[in-house]
Amino acid sequence: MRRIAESTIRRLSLYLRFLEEFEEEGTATVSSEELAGRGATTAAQVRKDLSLFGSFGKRGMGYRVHELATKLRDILGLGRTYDVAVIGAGKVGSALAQYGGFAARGFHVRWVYDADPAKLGLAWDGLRVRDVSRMEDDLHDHGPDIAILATPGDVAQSLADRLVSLGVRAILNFAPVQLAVPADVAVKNVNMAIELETLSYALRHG
Amino acid sequence: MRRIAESTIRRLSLYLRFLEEFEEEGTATVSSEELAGRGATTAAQVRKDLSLFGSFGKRGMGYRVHELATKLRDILGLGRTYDVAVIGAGKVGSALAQYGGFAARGFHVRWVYDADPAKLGLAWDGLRVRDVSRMEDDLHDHGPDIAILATPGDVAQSLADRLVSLGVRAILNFAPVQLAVPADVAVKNVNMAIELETLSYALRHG
DNA sequence: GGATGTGAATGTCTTCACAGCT
DNA sequence: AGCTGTGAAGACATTCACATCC
Repeated sequence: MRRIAESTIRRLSLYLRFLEEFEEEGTATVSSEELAGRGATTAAQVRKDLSLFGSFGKRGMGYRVHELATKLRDILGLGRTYDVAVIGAGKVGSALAQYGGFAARGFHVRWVYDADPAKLGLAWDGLRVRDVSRMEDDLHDHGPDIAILATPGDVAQSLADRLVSLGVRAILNFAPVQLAVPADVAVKNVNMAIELETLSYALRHG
Repeated sequence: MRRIAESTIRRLSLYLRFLEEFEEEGTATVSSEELAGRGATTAAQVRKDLSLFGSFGKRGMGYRVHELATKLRDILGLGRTYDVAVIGAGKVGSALAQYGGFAARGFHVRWVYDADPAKLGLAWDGLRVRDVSRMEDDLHDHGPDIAILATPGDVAQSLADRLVSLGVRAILNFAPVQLAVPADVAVKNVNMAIELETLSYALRHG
């Protein structure tokens, strides 16, 4: 299949959320128009996005809500669960580790690591903070599918290297550094400073 | 000035971070090549991005690090400070309110609000959690420049409406809903579920 | 000589508009 | 008649390549 733009994937993820809302409301079918109206896009965009993966609708009818949601979950790789490790038990790490919303979508935080002795053994919802120096021992057999890096910038690259060695192929990076990883490893950067600065730019101009 | 793409603004924000690193290292000038190398882009992209705002370099020399950093801060609207209110003192809200990195870049969290009586009065770094029902009274005179919405989805829209009424024109939205706001209000959505789902898509395909 | 600044070319994404199916 | 699916057009973003200036 042709390479799909990330913006498309992000919209699919949104559409899925809207479909789940429609499902709760008991709506059986939606048009591209209705789906677009709930989000911030156009009917043509919705149809084009979906058409990249197949023909899921019926002309004159629209899309069956439950069926399309199932298709989208499949496309997005949500037909399975993912084991997640959170590296760094600071404010961001602990907020993420405790956030229940992930598990609801199949992302299960199984491990939390930190280097600070004061943090080791702390337990959130039964999840103990483990010593990051033991990471290789712990994860040698069965490691996470996805790692969330929530550490200071100066140690992020070396931790990323270790995670990649352990077979991790997807990293959600909160550290404010550009990670260097092999081409087959996916990295998503989340950087609050950038988000705030797009807002300050908008306030100044716009 | 012509409308600038958001992707450009995000890169400028990155360049600024890299320039600050170069500054700490004592580097006086950088080429577009060096700046691109630190991030994940090309020299031509760096030059094009900067050229949208002016001519900041010297041919044969490159860019003076400190001077360019100053220009970028000006472009991004970082030549001033911003008063920030965090709405929602749950895990995300408290992590954000306590995060020191914002203040370093001029974003000062001055208020934290919540509706849960159990949370009121909690103090983080001298910042007391206030009753959201008092928000209008508190902020009537002098409100925040930027609001960070970190509440459950079902109350986010009504809070956004109240914030807009108070004059807020920039919202960083962590609630998993698409906010409807007037055209002159900037909204940036941050949604961890979407980030994780782009990773699960990458794991499945790519 | 060396690196910028920038039109032109290329590539990518979005919107349009309508044929085609239900 | 209604709404999808999709080529074609248009808008936008990135890359190229080189004249220009320090």
